[in-house]
Parts: sequence; C-alpha cells; structure tokens
Amino acid sequence: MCRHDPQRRWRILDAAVDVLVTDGAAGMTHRKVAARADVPLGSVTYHFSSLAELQEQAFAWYVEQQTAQFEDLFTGVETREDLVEVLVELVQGGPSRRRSAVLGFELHLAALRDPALRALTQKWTRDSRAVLARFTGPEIAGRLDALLEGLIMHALLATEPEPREATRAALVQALAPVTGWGE
Amino acid sequence: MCRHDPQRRWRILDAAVDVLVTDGAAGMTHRKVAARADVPLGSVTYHFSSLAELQEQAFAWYVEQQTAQFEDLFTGVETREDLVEVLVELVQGGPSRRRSAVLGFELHLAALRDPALRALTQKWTRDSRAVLARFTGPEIAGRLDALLEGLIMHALLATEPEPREATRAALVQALAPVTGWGE
Amino acid sequence: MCRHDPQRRWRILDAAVDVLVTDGAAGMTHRKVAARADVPLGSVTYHFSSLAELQEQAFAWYVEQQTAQFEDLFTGVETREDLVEVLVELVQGGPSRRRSAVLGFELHLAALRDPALRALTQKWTRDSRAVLARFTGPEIAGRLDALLEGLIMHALLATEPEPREATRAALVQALAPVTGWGE
Amino acid sequence: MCRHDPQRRWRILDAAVDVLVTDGAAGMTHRKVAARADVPLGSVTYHFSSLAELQEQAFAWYVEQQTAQFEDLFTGVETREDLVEVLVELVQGGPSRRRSAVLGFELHLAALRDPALRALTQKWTRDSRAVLARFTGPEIAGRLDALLEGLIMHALLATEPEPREATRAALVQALAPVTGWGE
DNA sequence: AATGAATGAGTGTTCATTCAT
DNA sequence: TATGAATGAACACTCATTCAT
Repeated sequence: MCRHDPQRRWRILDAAVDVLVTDGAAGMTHRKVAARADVPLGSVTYHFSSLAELQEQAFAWYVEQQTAQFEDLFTGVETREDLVEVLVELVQGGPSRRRSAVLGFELHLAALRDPALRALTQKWTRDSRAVLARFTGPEIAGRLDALLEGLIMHALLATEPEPREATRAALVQALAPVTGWGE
Repeated sequence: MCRHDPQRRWRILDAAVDVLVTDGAAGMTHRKVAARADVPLGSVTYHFSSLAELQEQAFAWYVEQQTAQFEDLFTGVETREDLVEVLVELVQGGPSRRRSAVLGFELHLAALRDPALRALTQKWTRDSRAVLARFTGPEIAGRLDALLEGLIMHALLATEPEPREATRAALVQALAPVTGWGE
Repeated sequence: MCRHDPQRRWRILDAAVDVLVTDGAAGMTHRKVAARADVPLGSVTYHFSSLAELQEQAFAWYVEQQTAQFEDLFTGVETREDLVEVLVELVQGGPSRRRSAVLGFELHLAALRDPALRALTQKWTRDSRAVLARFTGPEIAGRLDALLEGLIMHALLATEPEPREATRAALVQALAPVTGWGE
Repeated sequence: MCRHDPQRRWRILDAAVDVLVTDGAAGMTHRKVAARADVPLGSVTYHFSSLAELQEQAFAWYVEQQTAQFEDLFTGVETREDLVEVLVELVQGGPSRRRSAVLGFELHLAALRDPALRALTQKWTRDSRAVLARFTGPEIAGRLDALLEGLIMHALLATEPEPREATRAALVQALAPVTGWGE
C-alpha cells in the first residue's frame, strides 16, 4: 500500500454509499464497506472513527452529489412543458433513478431516528425546494416536493408502472396556479 | 409463565410492532421482541419460525389495525370541509400519529428490499386509495395518497411544524377538481 | 390419530434408521425423526424417553435387520466359488449396499464412545463371524470379517472402484487355507 | 492474552484435534475448541472462517503428523519378522494408539458424508499403501491396508483383547506371498 | 500512516426435554 | 394415550471496536 493514498477516503465513501443502497443504513458494516472498496478492514476504521460517522459522511457525500445532479436536471428547462417533462421523468425514471431514490428514503427514515442526520435532510429539502421554487414560487415548491416524494415511493413499490399520463396529470395539477411563462 | 397461554402469539406480535416502531425493521431482533413481550426467547422462535416471518406478520398485523383506523377517520365526513379537516389532522397530527407514520415508512422501505412484503404494501395502498376514492374518485385519490405520504414524511422530519395553512392549501389544491358536495 | 397405533413405534424406528444413515448418529434429532416418520414431535419423545434410547434402539433394530439379511446372502452358497462371489458382491455392491455399510461404520464409531452400544457391536460381530465360520472355521472367519470391514470402507471412499479382480484376489487369499468342499 | 500470538493458530489446531478425538467430528464446536486451547471464542472464529474449515484443517494437520509417524514405525524394519512385529504392534498397541486410530475412523466416516474431506483420505490411503508397498509390493499393500483397518477397528471395540497370536496369524497370511527377504 | 490480530457482545436459530391438557 | 406448547441452553457465526506493531 502506498503511504499516502488521498483517494482512499473517497473510495471508502463511494463504497459506503453503494452498501447503503444495497443493504440499507442498518445493513451497513465496516466489513461490507471494506470489501466493496477493496480495502483492508483496518483502513475503514482508521479513516472513520465510528460506523455512525462513516454512515453520516456517506449520506452527506451522497446528498452533495444528488443535489448537484438534481440541479442539473433543470438546466434546460424553459417552458412549463419542459418542467413537467423533467418531473415526470424524475418519477417514472427507470432503474437508474431507483438507486438514488432508495437512498433518499433510506436517509429520511434514518433521520427519523437519528437527529444527527436531521441537519442533512433539512438542507436537502431546502435545496430541493429552492430549485423547484425558481419555477414555481416557494409555496408551490413545498407541495410539489412532497408530491414528488410520494409519487416516487409509489412508483418504486408498484409492480406495474403507473401510466405516464396519470403522473403527468398529478404534477400538472400541483403546478396549476403556476404561471409566468406567458403561455 | 403458565404453560398454556393462548394470548402468547398476539402478545408477541404486539411487542414486535412496538420494536418495529422503536428500532426499525432492521433493528428488530428476537431478543428485543421477547423482552418487550416479557416472554422467554424460545417462545418467540417457537411461535414464529423465522425472524422474517415474525417481521412480516408484525407488519401485516399493523396494517390491519391501521387500515381499520384509517377508515374510522372518515366515518363522520360529510362535507368537503370535513374531509380537508381530517386530512390536515392526518398530516399534522401530533406524536400519536408519529408512531404509525414511522411504521408506514418503515414498511415501505422494507418492501423495497423484500418482495415478500410487496403484497402487503400493495394491499395497503389499494385500501387507502379506496377509502379516499369514496370522496374524490379514483383518479384524485391516487394523487392525494401520494401527496399525503410526502407531506407526512416532511412533517415528521421538520424541526418546526409546517404552518397548518400551508398543509391545508396543498390538500385543497389536490382536491380542487372534486365537486359533488353541492358547494 | 387413532388411539392405539402399534405401528407407530416401528414407524419411528424406521425413520430413525433413515436419519442415522443420512445425518449420522450425532446428526439425529427428535425433530428430524418426527418429520421423517410423519409423526408429531411429542410422539417421538413419548415413545422413547430420551434421544440416546431412541438412537440405541434404532441401531439395534438396524442390526437385527442387517443380521438377517447377511445370513440370507449365504443361503445359496454351496461351493467355495459361490462364497467368493458373494463376498466380492458384498464389497463391491453398489449404492444399495452403501446405506447399510455407512450405518455399520456409524455404529462402530458411536460404540467407540458410548459403551452402551458396545453390546450391540459385539453381538453383531459374533453373529457375522458365526455365519462366515460355517464356511471357513472360526479362525479364518475372524480375519475375513476384519478384511471385509476394511475393504468395504475403502470401496466406499474410493472415487473410482477398485478393480473387481483385486477384491477377489484379496478374499481368495484370506480364504486360502479353507478347504473341505472337496474341490 | 498478548495481542500478537503467532502460535495461536497452531494452538487452536492442536486443540481441535483433541476435540476431534474426544467428541468426534460432529461433536466439535467452536466453544469446545476455544476452551481446550484456552483462547477466547472469537479467536477461533477469527482464525478459521467456518467450523467446516477448522475441521478440515484439523484433520489435515492430524494426517500430516500421522503419516510421518506411520513412516517412522517402519524405519528399523529389515526382516519379514520385523515387519510382522511392527504390524502386530500397530493393531494391538495400547491406549496410546487408540487416540490416533479413533481419529482415523472419524476422518473416514466424515469423508463419507463430506466430499471436501475425500482428498485427504485418498492421500492418506495412498501414502500408507506406499509405505507398506516398499515391503510387500503394491498389490499386497492394498489388501494389507484394508486388513489393518478392520483389525484395528475390531481391536478397539473388543472388550477383551484378541489374542496376539490370532492377529499375528492374520497378518502373516496376508503377507504370505511376500518373499524376497531370503528367508 | 496504516493494518492484521484480537475479542466480547450479540445475532438467528436449533434443540432435548418438560409439562398441561 | 398422545401431543401442542413451552423454555433454557447451546450452537455457528458476525460485528464494532481496540490495539500492537
């Protein structure tokens, strides 16, 4: 092993996020993370003084990535129709979205029990709403955010996908009072 | 302990539900359940042949209770105003609601990983929507259900409660197209 | 269940012998036996006051069957050639013999540790030798019995079967001094 | 306990062999081994990732020792009489031999059920035969090996020892065709 | 700076046995 | 007579964490 491996820390965090997705917060162990990062067990305990810390930082690392990605989604949005399209995609998005969605719920549930994670979820909610609010105003953004959360969970759990039109209709209604695009 | 205790099975299930609320699905152990039910460890493994089975049945038992309780909520509803009031209460309801809400999310997350639980969540969603649909029609019921899920999660995670008016407004908007109460 | 099921006891013993073959003496449990006999667990503990007793009686029951079967093997033997043929078959006999051979070794090993089983193995050895001695005299019978035991064990463990000729030669040599068939 | 104990692994293996002798393969548990080695339970599971692995390595370790010892037995053998004497001693040898003999049968029986052990028994048989074959040629060695196995088992199980002369006669007969010592 | 060794607590599960019915 | 219910002990195994090197 090279003496200075500044990547090491991030390798471990990436692995931890993977484990979080696969096994959930409660299923995360030093050993699983070490194995996934292809790193000795001692390396994990060395870089993170406790499992709780590792978990927290993994969630933080994920939220950071996620927030950036969420923002990117809306870069090209110019019309209300664009917005609806992006949101529908967010809800109905295939297995690629599953990963991040699962992690989101995992974090929310973990935060219900561990106040130390509450700061993270609040920041995340605030940021998400801020992005949405650019298009909808703060009031609608709050409702929309909640609706998205519920729609995504239901989409993940459904055996057969909700018809795209139903999702669209729900979103359109939530956006109803939003104007300002001159349409 | 008396040898023959026909209640035993239900005592254990109640305890299991408690543990589910307190420690989550992943935090449930035979020993915690046994302690909470004031029953020897062997008694738990005797009545439930695996932890997974105990978990599943605990969730099922909870869903059954919850569904009945959910239905009760709407027994007195006669006007749209009544409906809104009940839903706002559902979202903003104090710590008494916290228990059941947490368990609901716990079940949803567990179901994401364990297909055996999927049947349960689907039945639950179907039943909930059916209750709502009596007032809103099936289409609105679906959106409303999702919105409620999101609002409740956000309410649980918020450090300071969302203003009651915001919740009400979100719900009213989701109900918007619903008419038929002659108002 | 009928009140008097005199078969019950033997059904259980048969099942116990099966379990002995499959899982070994140490792997025998009340539950496995009950399951294999398709009988309630309590029925096994009712008919046999302890697992050791069940084990002992199962072995005894097996030895009884086995001795009779062993004797039958030699009923048609009239020439020395017949005898050799029977013995070769005993050693090389296919999977049908495997069952009883495994159980024989199981019993021998168990008897090494449990003196209560010693009486059984001694009677068995005595009986086997007596059968052989009818053809060979007591002295040769003892050696032959030992040789058979070793040959059978090796045959069971070998990945590819010993050539039939080698087995035959070993047996013929052990029988060498045996005469009296006027050949 | 000192942190770094490079002997630890072998201490555990020695203890495991002891347990194998005392309680048999099926009676071996992590706890018994740990106690016999005077080592914490966790230490056993740390060094051996499963009980099956521990068992296998204990058997391997024993076979290695045993093979060396077996070879030593024959170092001084120069005449056929020497050879017979050594073999008789092998069969009739007192309680000191009991230990290794029991373990041998234990391994054979375990190998009947666990193919992973088959490689071990085969190597052992091959090595034993090779040693014997130096004096008898390969053909006789095979029979002799089987006869020894049977004689030893019967000797272990007998309440009163077989007369030394009977054992000797059996061995002499098996060696009968062996010549070449110019006697 | 980094890690293999180590350990005590705790996991799900199996079990022989007992007992009330 | 026969059996479902019950239980305490033991099992293999996993784990977070500590520490010597």
